[in-house]
Amino acid sequence: MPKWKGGDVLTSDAMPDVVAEGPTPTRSSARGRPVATSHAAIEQAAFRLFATHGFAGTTMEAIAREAGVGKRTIFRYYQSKNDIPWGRFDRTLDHFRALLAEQADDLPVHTAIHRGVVEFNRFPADARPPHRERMRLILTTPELQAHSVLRYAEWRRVIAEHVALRTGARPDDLVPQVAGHVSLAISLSAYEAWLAEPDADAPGLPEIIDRAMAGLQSYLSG
Amino acid sequence: MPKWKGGDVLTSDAMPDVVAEGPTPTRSSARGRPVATSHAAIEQAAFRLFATHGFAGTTMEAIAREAGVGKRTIFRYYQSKNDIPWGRFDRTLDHFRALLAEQADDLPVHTAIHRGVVEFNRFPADARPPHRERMRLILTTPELQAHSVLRYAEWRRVIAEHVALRTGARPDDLVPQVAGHVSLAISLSAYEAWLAEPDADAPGLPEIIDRAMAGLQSYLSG
DNA sequence: TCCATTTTGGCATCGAGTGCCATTAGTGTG
DNA sequence: CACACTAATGGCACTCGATGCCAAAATGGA
Repeated sequence: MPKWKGGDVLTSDAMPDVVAEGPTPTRSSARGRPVATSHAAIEQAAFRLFATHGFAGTTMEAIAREAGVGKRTIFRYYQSKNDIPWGRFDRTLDHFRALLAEQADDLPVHTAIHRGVVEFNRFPADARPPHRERMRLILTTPELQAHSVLRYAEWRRVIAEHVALRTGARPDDLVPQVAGHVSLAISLSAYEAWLAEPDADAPGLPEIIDRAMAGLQSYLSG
Repeated sequence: MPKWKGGDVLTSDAMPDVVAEGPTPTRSSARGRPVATSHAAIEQAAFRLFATHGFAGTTMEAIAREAGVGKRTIFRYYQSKNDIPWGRFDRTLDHFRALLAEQADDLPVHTAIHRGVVEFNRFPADARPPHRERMRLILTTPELQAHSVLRYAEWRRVIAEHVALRTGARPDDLVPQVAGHVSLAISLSAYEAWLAEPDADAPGLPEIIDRAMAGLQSYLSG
């Protein structure tokens, strides 16, 4: 689903982030004891271990050891073990909002949403492998599959708000909610099909999302 | 989503169940030590505590004490704490399958599915309050929301298989999967709207599911 | 150098979940 | 009726995720 802004396991920032939300250490000034690690470092350590021992087989203790910090510190960077594979997903919702906003006004709402979703899932070639690996982990590990609902809810909210804005409804009304849920349904179907493909290239995510949407249209037409 | 066959907190069987799956104690003959409790008794005890202390505030120890059995025994009836509010959902999937199968052959697939889903969610008046309470708990408790994905996946599978059968595709193909995901999307939107209503009566679940489907059609039409 | 500031990480604790196994309470048989 | 047979029970120990608490560490600035 997501296009991560930061937290990429391979390329991301090694510096602590300056955000004012969640358990992320906020660095308002340069005073005080300096941070000992970063989201990127923790994710790298974690993915290294996940690859060899699996998600369930990797303890938080082990991740802490691999990252060279205390277990307690890991929990200050990530609320839970399940949050680690998601990286810093929260940041990307702003990006998603922007993508939706920049779609042409004269498009039908569902088309604007669809295009926004497609763009949201367009990645440069070099970002594809780690993205794929991340999503594979999330979508095939039961604990993570379950946990991801909470993330999806935030993502759906972005859509519901956009639809509400464009149709004059409230975000909690039925149609905006349906739009959010159905967009997620399309995306998840597409991701599953994408991951089922043997070659990491084949049709890309954007194409598959288009197909999934076309599939829905044909399904609903009879 | 579900129409539970057994495990109803108010009306269900007080006898151990004869099923051959999961951690449910299988009673093949009448020999051996008799069971000390039942799914129904455990659920009743659990819901009593959930009502006063909330889900997170209720420990498995407490549920065991309330039910008059050992904690270890509770875990033989339910794989996890999260499974308790779901009752014996697995049983209802057979019922759902039957409902889909009995829809007229000449209906368009999406119509047959929709009708099956609607029927699946039609309850006699006296079953409504406990059902509503159960779903309220599941859909408003984060842990349970997350956990429910695993149940939904089984439910979606039933739809995907039916669509595959009727269209000559395989269950894992894109369109059947999309059908499953989208049906779930509709159902969840409907449930949320249903729970948001102050009165337990107002429009019933079947009506709201119809509206959600109509909402999707209008959304996709522009 | 001392202070304010901020992160760190150790420790204790809780609760979910699991493996192990002796105990219990029935049924069927001689 | 006593004795084996059978199957559920429940206690115990243990692992692991998660959280609260707090002293220690490490920096910039006065």
